[in-house]
Amino acid sequence: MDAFFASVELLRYPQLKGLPVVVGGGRRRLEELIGGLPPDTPLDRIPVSAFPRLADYTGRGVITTATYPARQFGIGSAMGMMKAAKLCPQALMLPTDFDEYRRYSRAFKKIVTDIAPLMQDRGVDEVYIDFTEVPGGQREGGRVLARLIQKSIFDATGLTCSIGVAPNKLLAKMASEFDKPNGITVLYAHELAERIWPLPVSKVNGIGPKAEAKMAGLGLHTIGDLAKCEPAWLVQRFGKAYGAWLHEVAWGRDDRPVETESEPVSMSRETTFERDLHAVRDKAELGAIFTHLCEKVAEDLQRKGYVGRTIGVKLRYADFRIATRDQSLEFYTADAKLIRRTAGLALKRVPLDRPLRLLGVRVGALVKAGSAEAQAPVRRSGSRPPAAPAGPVTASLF
DNA sequence: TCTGGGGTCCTAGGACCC
DNA sequence: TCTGGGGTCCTAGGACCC
Repeated sequence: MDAFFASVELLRYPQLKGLPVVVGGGRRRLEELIGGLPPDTPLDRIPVSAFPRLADYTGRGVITTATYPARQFGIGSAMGMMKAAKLCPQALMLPTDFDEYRRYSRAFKKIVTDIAPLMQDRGVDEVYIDFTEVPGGQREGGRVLARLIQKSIFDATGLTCSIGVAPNKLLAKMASEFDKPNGITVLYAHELAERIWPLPVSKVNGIGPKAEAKMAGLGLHTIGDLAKCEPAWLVQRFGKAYGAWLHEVAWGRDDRPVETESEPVSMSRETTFERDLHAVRDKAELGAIFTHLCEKVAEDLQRKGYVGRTIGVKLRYADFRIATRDQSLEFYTADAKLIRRTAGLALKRVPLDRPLRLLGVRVGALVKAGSAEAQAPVRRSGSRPPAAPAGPVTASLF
């Protein structure tokens, strides 16, 4: 989906069309940010001048989506709001409304599966679709079906998407970015050298900033550079699995099926504080946040019908380093109090003598609530977690 | 006043078991 | 002075993705 969050917002606020708009930032609702309007002003009649602007922003948020006009200024997703404000202070700013995006996400996915039932979820705004067995799915290399899906989504929601059709998921994902927004690209296997090899390695789904930097150090910049490398040479430098995978990817090979079902592995809640907190000085505030995170994750588990037996905490220090601690139970749970108590034990094992910026709680090793596994106690033969170290800083805190 | 939140998967070492 | 081999589980960190 093209600029998904922002596009959904523009459906509500069409008066913002064509303007630089960013979605992201704070916890506050838009109504709190817009002042001085009659209470029942229709959303599409709120004057543009009433919307908050990036220039007014103070906080630690990041951009989740920017409209194409905002991108002209160099703003992109994951960029800090304060940095974006310097690039385009006049950009209008809307808080993230996940519930609304989820509604549209469900709507567009329903349209897709009504047309092509083999669909894999790739998050709120992206899917893989298997055209193979869909009647007409091969016409014009898939372009006809892609057009039907694109038009059906637009007619029902007013949202645009970009579609890549290719022999496998790896290539389809890359092809989908060739023509944005609202484009369709059909990519054939024989076009690999011509259309894929010139691309930078970072365009491959699975090559991130670290791998890209390492490759740059080896003089590898494009996917074609990668394709020229001997598999053994790649394995030597990038490890057995990753090196072999890099070679496959560079040659456009990918045999992963479109997976229509998947079970969650973990559920978590985390929050970045408005200011850094200290475990001693801000103990009460931290404790309240900690308990709240445990309650939220327990709610999530219960609502979705899962129980888990590995409880984890995550800290981000002011210097952005991350520490995690896990603590496994001998039975499954979705109980807030038990999660809180167990997470508290995990928290005692992590250094708390430095300012904190984020706290998170995770429950992993999930199974369906009420399933056979969920009932039986788990026999553990692995290592026991180490006892909490006694110390003046850590021992007295939670 | 740089840098969110929710995920998955991989690696590597140590504990533990047979 | 010398101490296996194979397998699983657990934990911590990190890369990557949407």
